[in-house]
Amino acid sequence: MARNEQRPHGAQRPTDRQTSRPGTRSPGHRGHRDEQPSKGRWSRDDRERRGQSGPGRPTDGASRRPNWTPPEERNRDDRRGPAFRTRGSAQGGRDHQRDDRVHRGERPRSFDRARDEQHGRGRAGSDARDDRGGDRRFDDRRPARDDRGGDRRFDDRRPARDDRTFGDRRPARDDRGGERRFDDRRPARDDRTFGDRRPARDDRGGERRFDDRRPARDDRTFDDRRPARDDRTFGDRRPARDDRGGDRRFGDRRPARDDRSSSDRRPARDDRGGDRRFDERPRRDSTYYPSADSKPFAPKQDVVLDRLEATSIRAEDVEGVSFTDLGLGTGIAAALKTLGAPAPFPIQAATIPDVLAGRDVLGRGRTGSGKTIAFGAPITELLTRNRPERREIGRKPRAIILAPTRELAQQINHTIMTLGRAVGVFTTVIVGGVKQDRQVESLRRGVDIVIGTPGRIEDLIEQGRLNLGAVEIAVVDEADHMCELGFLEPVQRILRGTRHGSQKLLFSATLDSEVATIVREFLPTPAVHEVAGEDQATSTIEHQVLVADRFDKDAVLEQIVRNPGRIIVFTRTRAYADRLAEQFSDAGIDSASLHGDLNQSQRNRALEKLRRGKIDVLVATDVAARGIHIDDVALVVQADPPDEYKTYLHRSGRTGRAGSNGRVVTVIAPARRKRMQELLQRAEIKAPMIPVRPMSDVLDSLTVPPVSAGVEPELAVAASE
DNA sequence: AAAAAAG
Repeated sequence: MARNEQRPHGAQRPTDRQTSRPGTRSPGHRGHRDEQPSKGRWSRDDRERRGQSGPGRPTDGASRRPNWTPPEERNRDDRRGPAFRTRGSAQGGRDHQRDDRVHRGERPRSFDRARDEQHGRGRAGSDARDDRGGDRRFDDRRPARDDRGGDRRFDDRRPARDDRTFGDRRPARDDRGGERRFDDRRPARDDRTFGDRRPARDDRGGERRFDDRRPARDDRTFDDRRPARDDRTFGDRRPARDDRGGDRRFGDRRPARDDRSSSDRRPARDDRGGDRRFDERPRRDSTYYPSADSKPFAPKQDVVLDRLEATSIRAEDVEGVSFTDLGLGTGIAAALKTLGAPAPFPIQAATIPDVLAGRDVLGRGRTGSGKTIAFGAPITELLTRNRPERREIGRKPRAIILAPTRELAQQINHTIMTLGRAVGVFTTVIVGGVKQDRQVESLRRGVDIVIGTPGRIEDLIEQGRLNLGAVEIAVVDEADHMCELGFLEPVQRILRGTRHGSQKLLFSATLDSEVATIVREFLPTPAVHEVAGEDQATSTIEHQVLVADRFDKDAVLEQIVRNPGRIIVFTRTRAYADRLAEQFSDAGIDSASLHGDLNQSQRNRALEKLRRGKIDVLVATDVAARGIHIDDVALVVQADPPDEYKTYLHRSGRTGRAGSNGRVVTVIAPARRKRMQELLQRAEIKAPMIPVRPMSDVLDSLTVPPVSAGVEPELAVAASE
């Protein structure tokens, strides 16, 4: 009954085995993956199926492990029975250990150890904890936070935005627009505005082919987009568009904002509690923000920025294309296969050739669509070219990848390390929260790719232990987020430290003009790619909004997490995450919390427990909202609604990955309905609002229910609606 | 009011 056997999320198992046995090429090791071809999700069947059912594949590297099972197969064969028994006092889930269980249990440990050794990552043990736990909490954290809170948060934000809005915009437009963007856009837009748009959208995934295609494709980015936006913003948009006209790309922010201000901002603000902080902000010396009083600080209005125009690729365009066709070497192609990615996903097929060609690239592909490999594979390939015959000790890294959280950096490393190992390209993780010793040591030995978070990277640079002068390729993952306040400046400094003219790649599921500042400075003439047809119609995620009285909320949430299957609950605050996790545990539901108040080993442990099936419920803050891949998350619960539509999309994206089915429920108070509606519109998601109370039946069937033989899970899901 | 990211 082991639910685990049904969920091959033992992502690391293979790796573990390999690392513990040198000579992975020999039988029994990774090199022999062929023995488990069924694990790859790209069997012929899958491919055919995929052809018609939209995005049917895992995207992030982590999900493509050798023993990854196609979602379709899981659904068909596994998603019934014990794994889905209702969770409760029985604590399902950790009782049974199958054969593979054993491996699984061991796996993590050796995996970690191997990784630590190779990458200098702090051992998850007590050391790490000691450092951080102690100091940080007290000395560092508080102060740090206070500072930030005070100066940074306030001062920076406003100004930051203003700058952008102002100084940047204009110039930005002129510069950039100038060449490429501009030209393309104009024409594109005009045409599109009408005729193309509609059609483009409708068929987006579908038939789109006919005559429009050519034209459509080039401009499509736009076409699709525009319409989409209109719907979302409704009132505001139209006007906005007209004004903005042609050049909008980046520059449009102003107009956009203005328009929006009225409808979007207001509401947002009011709810938010508006002035709270306002009075506390003495630090702000100034009156720099005149309007501040009316709107103390809307940290971030949920503004919908323009999506960058891009060239769209369609799933059909990728049929029959192999990684080697795209320009990757056979070594990397083979490694990709072991990762469960025998053939490229659309976003990969779109960006890999351009990355290999040395172009700057902006890539947008929805959550779980394969972005990590989209940049990881080609940069690994590039590093095998023009390299010294010998790997020198202490050589400087030639590529760097920035991520917003430590966990994401580690996950990206896991994928790229696997690819790199196949061709002698070495990686290391440089993140905070752990001792720097091992990291420094690995740098001293010499690595080719550094993957990390901005803070520690800058720290080591300042210490003279990391030199980015030889970096030829820099990647910013979750780029739009990395361009937000607090991240932008460090990112800029780091990018400026790379070799002059280095290639830059920006990726995100929600890539929009928020990255304009970076693009202007670092990506003079980027190729912009996205995947066509990524709308709700082709999504495998179902959304619902549950409206509950605030006093019923905790009971409702508890009932929700009793549903079988793996569940991630998002909260707005760290304290609430802890409180809920505790409540669930007290109620007999094994769970853990994950947020920034925990030390790194606690964070790693919480994630690992979920990955290994030790727990089925993880209560996290937005630290886990972006990029983190966990196999088979049956349900994402938003205990607090997000403030931004992008956050909604990223949190939701923890489920339904690589074409698997997923569900998302957002619990809101009645007073929040309107705001929620608006947010959903911006996210272009339609979700029913369902009033609920404790004991409501609907709360008991939120994850895929046990399927009786012969009944397809999809049908069961539909029926349960 | 909050979250993340260095010590």
